[in-house]
Amino acid sequence: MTLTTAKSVAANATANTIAQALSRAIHEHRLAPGTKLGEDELSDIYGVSRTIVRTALQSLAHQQIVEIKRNRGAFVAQPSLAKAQEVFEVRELLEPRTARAAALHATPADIALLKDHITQEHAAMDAGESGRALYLSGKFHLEIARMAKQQTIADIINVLIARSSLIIALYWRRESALCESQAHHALINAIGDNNGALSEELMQSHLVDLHSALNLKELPAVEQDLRAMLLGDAKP
Amino acid sequence: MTLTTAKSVAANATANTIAQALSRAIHEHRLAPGTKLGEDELSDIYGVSRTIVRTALQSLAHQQIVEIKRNRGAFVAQPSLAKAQEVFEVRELLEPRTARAAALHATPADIALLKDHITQEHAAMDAGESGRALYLSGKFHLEIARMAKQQTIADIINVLIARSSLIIALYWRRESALCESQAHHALINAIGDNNGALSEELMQSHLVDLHSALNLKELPAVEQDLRAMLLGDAKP
DNA sequence: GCGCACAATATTGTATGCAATATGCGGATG
DNA sequence: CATCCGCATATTGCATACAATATTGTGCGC
Repeated sequence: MTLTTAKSVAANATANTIAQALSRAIHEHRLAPGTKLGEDELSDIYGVSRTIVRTALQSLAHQQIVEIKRNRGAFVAQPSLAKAQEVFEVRELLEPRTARAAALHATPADIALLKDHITQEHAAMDAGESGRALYLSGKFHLEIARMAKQQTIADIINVLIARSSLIIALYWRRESALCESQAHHALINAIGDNNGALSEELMQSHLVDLHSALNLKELPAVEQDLRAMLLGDAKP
Repeated sequence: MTLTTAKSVAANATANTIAQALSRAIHEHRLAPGTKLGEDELSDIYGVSRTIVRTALQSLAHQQIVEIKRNRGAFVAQPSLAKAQEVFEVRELLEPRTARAAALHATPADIALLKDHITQEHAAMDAGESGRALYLSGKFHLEIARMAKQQTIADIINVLIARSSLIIALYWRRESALCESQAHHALINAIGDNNGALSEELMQSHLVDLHSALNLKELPAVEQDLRAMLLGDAKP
């Protein structure tokens, strides 16, 4: 996987622009965990100096979706198994309550927005753009947090979603290829009915489903990243 | 309030060093909300280039304890009333469950550590170092999160504690000068007894107490910073 | 005396150059 | 032939110079 694109992009990119672009690329699994994000490479691509690129990378590092190793450079993060567990545990703690709050505050406009999200998600899926579908699926959760009028929680969930995308890239098991859009659909209905209790319950079970669709068996924690790399070739 | 110190500190400071130093100063209320953190000033103090200072400030900005205004500089953040509410609501959502988990994992060594924290806290209080006492009080909460073996939650709580310190600086009402160490003491006992349910309950009520000790009445949000500055001189 | 425009100053934003460090290759050596 | 050491190269870390922008002070006109 390489970062080099055919044409260099407009030079008006700011640090946030770049961070968002990278974040989205990671969300959509166009950048795999472990991919090196070279400063020169990125500054060439976006037509800015390394200074800007560095602040963008630092921003992503704070969200723990990029890991910066001193004198080595920046890499797309590879959350350990333990971190993966933790991320979903926190989400299971935060998001159900947030869904409840969202149900109480939801306006018809909000519901329309969520339905539009679902539509786009389906469209992306049908078009075979599974990365984009995953991205939209994350945005769906974020939108609910935003509706709950809890910016602080929304911020936290935002980074947890980003990390979840990495976790899915690393630990998703193909066997359980169940599409999750039914769950989202049911959630919309509950929120649209201002049914807080049901929304909370649905969100909870939705997250548990997701969590259990991950391949989180015990692996030796030491050098797990290396092992993860090797396991791919070891099966056949 | 000025940042200038008599002697410049050793030049071996790294970005993390500076970020931690500033974070702690904010924790301990030596740096008031709204204080400007000039890049040149800081680079003089710590004997490094502005580059290092900038990454430190960006790090703090990501934790929202510093606000960077474009072309204006970095300032110690001034959480709005709404944000203050939100921060404590999230803490009330996260920390009780975390205290429960901590109670299950707690070892005698952990308990000893917590008791030591309390001792230091009392000592600081008796010495009139209320800032340091507040800092230690925050560390106490963080230590519990660490004991729960949930690094992800601990990270989140860590920044929420930092923000809480700012909120206390802005919205604490003197009337309710109740010292909170009793609450901490009771918590230690519950955790030491591995009593998860009680720990959760105590943490919950402790946070509610804190929350209600804040002066969160409606204030004109516009130019609230300036108002806060002026109110200090208006009393006598 | 008051208000406004403009200039001077100070501070941040960005780019770039040099230094430090890790990596990979090639030759020497056992 | 394998291994180890040292050098060449590439990349990041840090500092500084220059550009852009906000703020403040001054003077002019009214």
